[in-house]
Amino acid sequence: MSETSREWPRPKIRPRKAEVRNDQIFETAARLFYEKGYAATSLQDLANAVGLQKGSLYYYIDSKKDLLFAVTDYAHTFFVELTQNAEAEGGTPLQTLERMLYQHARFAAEHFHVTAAFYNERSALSDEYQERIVATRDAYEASLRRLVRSGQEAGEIAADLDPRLAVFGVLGMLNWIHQWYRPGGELTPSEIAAALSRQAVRSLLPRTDAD
Amino acid sequence: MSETSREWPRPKIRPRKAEVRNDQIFETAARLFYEKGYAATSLQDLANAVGLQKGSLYYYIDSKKDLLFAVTDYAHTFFVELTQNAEAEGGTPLQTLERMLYQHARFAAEHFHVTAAFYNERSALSDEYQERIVATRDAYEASLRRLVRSGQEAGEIAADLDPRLAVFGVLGMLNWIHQWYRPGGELTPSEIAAALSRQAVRSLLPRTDAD
DNA sequence: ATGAATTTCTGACGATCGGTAGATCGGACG
DNA sequence: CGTCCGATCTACCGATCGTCAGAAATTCAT
Repeated sequence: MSETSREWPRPKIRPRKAEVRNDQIFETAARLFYEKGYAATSLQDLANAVGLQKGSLYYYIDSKKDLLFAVTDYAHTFFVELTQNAEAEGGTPLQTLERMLYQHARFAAEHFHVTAAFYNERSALSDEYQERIVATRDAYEASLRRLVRSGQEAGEIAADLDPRLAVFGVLGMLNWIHQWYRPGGELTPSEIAAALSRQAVRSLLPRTDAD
Repeated sequence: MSETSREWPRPKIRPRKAEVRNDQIFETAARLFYEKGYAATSLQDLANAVGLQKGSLYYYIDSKKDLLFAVTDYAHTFFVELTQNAEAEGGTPLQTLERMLYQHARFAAEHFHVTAAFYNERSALSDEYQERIVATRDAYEASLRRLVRSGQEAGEIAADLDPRLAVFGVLGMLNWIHQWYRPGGELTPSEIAAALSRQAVRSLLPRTDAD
């Protein structure tokens, strides 16, 4: 369905240091932040999980906050690029919309640890970074709303929908994935993304028969 | 649209003690848990917010955990009763479904502080209580899935939908409300609930024209 | 085998946390 | 006026937190 799906490099918490440990710490931190929340996850927990002493973590990280930043920024970067590539590839507004929602949903499933932290732990980040995240989120939502309005003008999308509410609705469908998705189930992230983005689009279509 | 909407009494953190302070502490705690998360909210924060000394809080509460329990249980009780009243009032499966989603959405908007804590801070609760919450959630989702299947058999709902995924989708639309709703906006919780439950139902309808 | 570089451990620090005990305040009531 | 009691404050405890400096261990090229 989409070939815009390359793999994202792990953010380097500290460049040039042991890559394996770096990745392990990043992924374990994301998982713990997801399971217990950022504030409730102690560096002792993280050290135990990766098999290091608490102090040894500081060879790889600068602070606990920077660790959350690394996790959060992984999702942040995704949404920045998704917004930038929004209008590419052409097609009708509805087709463009479904393409974006599909990519969004697939990322949300494949990286549900990161996505959960991105949405739940924003308040623990620095004020400046919070503002950047909010700006990115607003730009992303605005581009979705623009597509909804274009679709309404083209008659592809139900005219009686409030674009703001409708976008919140479809975003909720996708951003809820991390609450229930677990790898190893019957469906792959791609299949889930295809089904949910299709259902989301369905919620926007005009009714063809009487109500 | 629904007259099942009575007001819910504040849970008594400690009965017979000054009600005003009780309510104030409950609501402030819910707001702080929502804003900063349970673990990141110190009793000092709460004491400052209500204008008391930290130690004085223990005249009203038994522990910090019990405070989260009180907040969480407010939402938990709602879902228990919503599940129990699911099949009442009659109507087609789709009508019953929309009625439940409407009530769900309205609660999510009116009590978005509580709802956010209910979904985000589950891991901070005792294991036994977590199990009760999960059981309630599963029963609720099962009753929604049952309605979707009945609707599919009756031809009201698109037959090609996976009931599990479809229910997760509509629940996401509603449970995402606390991320964007703020009181004082243009729309009331009732209006938001009406629009979103309608959009959710739309996402389930069979397409009448070709695809 | 040697030495440098990388990785990990030890042990401590100041701060903050949830929680407790006892003193204090002020109004109600006899 | 004295007593009582609900409500609040003050002061403190032990535990845990994130962080750091420096030593120890390990790895690796030469």
